[in-house]
Amino acid sequence: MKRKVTLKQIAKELDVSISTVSKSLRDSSEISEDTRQKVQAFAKLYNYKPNLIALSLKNKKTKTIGIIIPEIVHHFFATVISGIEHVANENGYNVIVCLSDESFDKEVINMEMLANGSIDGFIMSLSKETQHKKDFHHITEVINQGMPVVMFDRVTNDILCDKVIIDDNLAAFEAVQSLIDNGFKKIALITTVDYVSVGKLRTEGYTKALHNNEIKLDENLILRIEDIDNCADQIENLIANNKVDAIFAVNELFAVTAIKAAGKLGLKVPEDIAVIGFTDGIISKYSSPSITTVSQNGIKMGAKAAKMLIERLESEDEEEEHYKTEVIETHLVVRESTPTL
Amino acid sequence: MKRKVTLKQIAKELDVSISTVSKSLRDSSEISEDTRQKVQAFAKLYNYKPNLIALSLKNKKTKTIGIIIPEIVHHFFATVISGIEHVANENGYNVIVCLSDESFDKEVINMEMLANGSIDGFIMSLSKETQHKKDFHHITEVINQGMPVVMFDRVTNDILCDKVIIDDNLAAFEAVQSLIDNGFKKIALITTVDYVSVGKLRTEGYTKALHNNEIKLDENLILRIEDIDNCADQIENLIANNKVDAIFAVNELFAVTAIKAAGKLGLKVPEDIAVIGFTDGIISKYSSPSITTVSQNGIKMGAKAAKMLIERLESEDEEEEHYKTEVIETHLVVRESTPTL
DNA sequence: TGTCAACACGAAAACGTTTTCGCAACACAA
DNA sequence: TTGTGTTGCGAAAACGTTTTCGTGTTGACA
Repeated sequence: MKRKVTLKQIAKELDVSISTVSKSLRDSSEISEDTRQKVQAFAKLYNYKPNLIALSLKNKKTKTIGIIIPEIVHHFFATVISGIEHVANENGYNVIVCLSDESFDKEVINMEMLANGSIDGFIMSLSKETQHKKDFHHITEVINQGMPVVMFDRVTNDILCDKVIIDDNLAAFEAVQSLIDNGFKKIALITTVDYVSVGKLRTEGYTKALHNNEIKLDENLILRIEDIDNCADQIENLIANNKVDAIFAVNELFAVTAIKAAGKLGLKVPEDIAVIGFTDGIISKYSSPSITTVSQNGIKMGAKAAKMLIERLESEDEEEEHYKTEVIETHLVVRESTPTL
Repeated sequence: MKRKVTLKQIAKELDVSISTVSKSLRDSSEISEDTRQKVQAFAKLYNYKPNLIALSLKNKKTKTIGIIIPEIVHHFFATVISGIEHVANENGYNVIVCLSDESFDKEVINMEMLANGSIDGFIMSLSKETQHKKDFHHITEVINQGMPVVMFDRVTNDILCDKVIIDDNLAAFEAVQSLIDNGFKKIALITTVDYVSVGKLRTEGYTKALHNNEIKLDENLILRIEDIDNCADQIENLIANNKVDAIFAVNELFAVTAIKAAGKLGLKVPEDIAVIGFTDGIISKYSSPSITTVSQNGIKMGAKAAKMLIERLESEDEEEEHYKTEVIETHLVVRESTPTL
């Protein structure tokens, strides 16, 4: 077992000072050609690599990005991480991932932990509980310390920082509009409880589409789901008790569950009932029938967020405090769960 | 913007030495009650938190675990991370995630990067390319430096270290045996190319089951897929050209693709053709019909791997070099793609 | 009054870097 | 011989901690 070699050891071995070794390795002009080559050869032989922790301490830069998300077992978030990681890596950054498990407390603890020197900046998406409580002190605190934060997807207007989102409202509007354009009249909505920011916005898009087309909003056709694990029965009831001809679901899971429920009730998709989901993940692609859905490119969101963060980290003039909100475009991926439009 | 406060600043402000501040905060008995309270009050007021980078440098421990996996957009790996993260967090560790993208070079670069002080130990799963090349020098090097490594799922016998796996061979055997027990005779296998360790083992399990039941191995019924993105046609051909009555697939994607292909050919699952997959992920659960599959508990694997790593990190007597290989149990999750067994 | 502990605190080293500054040695010109 | 400039290197500070050891002040006791 040969431990990592340090400058000090090289210096001792070569009988020169630490400074000389350091300068030699960094090709400083202060050092004679002779010494430089000697040191570099020795360093190479012993596979010297500078200790990154020591560098972090000295430079007050860790070259590490902290990611805080509610869940990783979630295709969308996984794609976002993938996007972040890629851009980060290209720029010499690592990513450290923390999961809030949708819990406010875990979110706070993780942020405080990472904020104590481990990272240069945050990329995050709010936990449900945080959105519910509307308590963002942990985030403002971090920002006040001069650490940049980029929020994505689940964001809040209460915090001033860079953001990457999609236009949830518009995307939902367009999806529902496309249903209306195809002659559907009784369109049900399966959505989340309102405090989830994106759920709320998508609901608004749905409402707007109906309103624009002078279709009366029927509260019976709107299902707000709190507990995603036991939504199957509720969805089945919705379909059984109302003669709906189409369903707009605010995520994949609701959509696929709706399709299963329809099948159970003897209804065919898309012939008897059309379904549009949200988020173009694994499920939509491989479900039978495959699901028409609003694609929300996680890779792009992650990549954009990482770019914004790194730019801010590497811009000298720190005080430019001009926060941007980037909107990633979405589009409808038409598959088998809707009639060919 | 108020930057983080340091011991030095507190010391200056209170007109005592840095040592006194440090000791006060750590409740040293060397310090008088008076001073201690004064310092602690001040520290609390300014929300002092020790700088973790400085601690890492001093203690030569980062309390961080490095994870290197081929892909994150992969339900199984995501669940493993989730399992690792949970255990890590409970023990005061963070996780830093790097993706190899199935590339040998990226795997090497990431490992070397993290090995330079950023982490205390690795949890990793080999990239396809690494398995193909059988070049593990980067891993032995890290181990030789005294940094513990735990490998999971895609492991190799060429490296001595702790491992967490499932018994791929046995699990595949049992799955195929259950098909045979139910009267299926022409059982096709959809697998990966052989250098993927788990694919190879699962293939062996399939072979063994046939052999044990004196069913002749028909090479026409075995499909080895290299490029997962364009496997649909190959699978369709397999089914069209051979009168198979069941399919064993070594992952979810192959399984669901097989079901879709069967449907295209007018065959019903499970009536005309039964399908068993591997890995109990999102697809198996939500596909129609849902897929009978070998469950491989990623959360448990991750949790176990993290436990093993942390134990090794925190055991004083470093030299115990007694490496263990833990086998996580699997079981068959019976769903709709097989007749009720 | 002199001795000795106990107490309370500070100085300094250490972790591994980078960088600024100072200095010795030497060459060269005046 | 003196002054000036260059070359090549080392000492030391700095980043923020923890910890060991040294030391000055007190109080008790003989």
